[in-house]
Amino acid sequence: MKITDIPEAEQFILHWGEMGSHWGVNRSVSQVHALLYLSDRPLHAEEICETLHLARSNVSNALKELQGYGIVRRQHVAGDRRDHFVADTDLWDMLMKITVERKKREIDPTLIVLNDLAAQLEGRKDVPAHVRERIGRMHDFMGNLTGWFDDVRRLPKGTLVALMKLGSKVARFIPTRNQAG
Amino acid sequence: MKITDIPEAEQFILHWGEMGSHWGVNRSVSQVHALLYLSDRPLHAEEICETLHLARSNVSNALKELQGYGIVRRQHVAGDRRDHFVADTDLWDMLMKITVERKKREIDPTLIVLNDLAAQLEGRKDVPAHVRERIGRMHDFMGNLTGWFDDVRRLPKGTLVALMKLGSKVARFIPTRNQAG
DNA sequence: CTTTCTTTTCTGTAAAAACAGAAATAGGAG
DNA sequence: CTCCTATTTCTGTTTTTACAGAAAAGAAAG
Repeated sequence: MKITDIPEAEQFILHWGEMGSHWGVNRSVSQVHALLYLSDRPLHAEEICETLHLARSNVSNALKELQGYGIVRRQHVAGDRRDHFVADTDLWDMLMKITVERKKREIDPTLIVLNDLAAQLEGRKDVPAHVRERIGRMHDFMGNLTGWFDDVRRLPKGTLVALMKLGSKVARFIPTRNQAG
Repeated sequence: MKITDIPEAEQFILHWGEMGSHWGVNRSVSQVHALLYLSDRPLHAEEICETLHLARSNVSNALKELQGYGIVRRQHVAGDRRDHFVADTDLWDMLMKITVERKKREIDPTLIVLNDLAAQLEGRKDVPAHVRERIGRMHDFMGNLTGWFDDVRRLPKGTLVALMKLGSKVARFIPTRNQAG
């Protein structure tokens, strides 16, 4: 019995695929991910093909991508030569892995470019000051954000969850004037 | 003199366009945004076309999109009938507006779907427990995250910046065992 | 080593998205 | 109201991306 026989499960998978594509993730990749997330047992590639009506090659690439993100892993099933796959079910871990990987792929290269540009523009009288200033400001801003993220994400999961529960109340600990709450 | 005559500015704009497309934002849209971000004066559509070598229609749609995000606004220039446009230069504001808008477009609809699915699956004996449980868990997780975001983003900018500077040190205020840092 | 099964890579096709140019609409100025 | 200019919408083309099927490569079993 396929999991897509459950209409709600199928709808979940289809929606996940759509959502992925809005965030620059291949639809097949997100669908395979959703399927594995809903499955309580390891699935082999052929099974995924049949369930999602995708070509074998497509599934192969999707699985490679998901393993690249670290949110899907191969798992051996006794007495079966084929590779089987399972997904993270801890959503917090999953989000962290996706975020870290996307940062690595898309933010870090941008930081390098911005760094280079800022260096090239250093002290250049032939370039309008506001151009230098704005590129520099973007560089600083993204550097600060990612630095913050790299710092905070190393906190134990329990601490992060506790901080989330606190919400805007964390502001209480900021010793500043101009405080709203 | 066009801003793209400065090679560094042009590289910034081109890279911004590429980055956007990796995050599901039309390349032209991000390029127009980058150009306006670097400009110290309002630009009209025709000027943007010439600078970025884009068709007028394309620029028109890009500007509409950027105004939809709230990060670009029309600005009247005395003695000129044409619309002129400027972009936010405060990067924090900009990030917040983009995040809020993307949440509205892509996360909120997902929450609605997950909510519906969770409701439909309520007490359904014909659906495996783990399917119900995992869809429900995804729903809760995304609800918690977005709830946290909606809460925190209302804090004054200064407070948020102070919290960022604090980084993982905020964990000090969490009264839990198992604390690292 | 050979056979058989599994997975990956490659290549062409199909689908989707981006884009340009033309046509239509809107909106001031006279 | 009419003209003129600016803007948007519409339609067809181009480009990009996703995808399928075939061929190749890899890997365990005999």
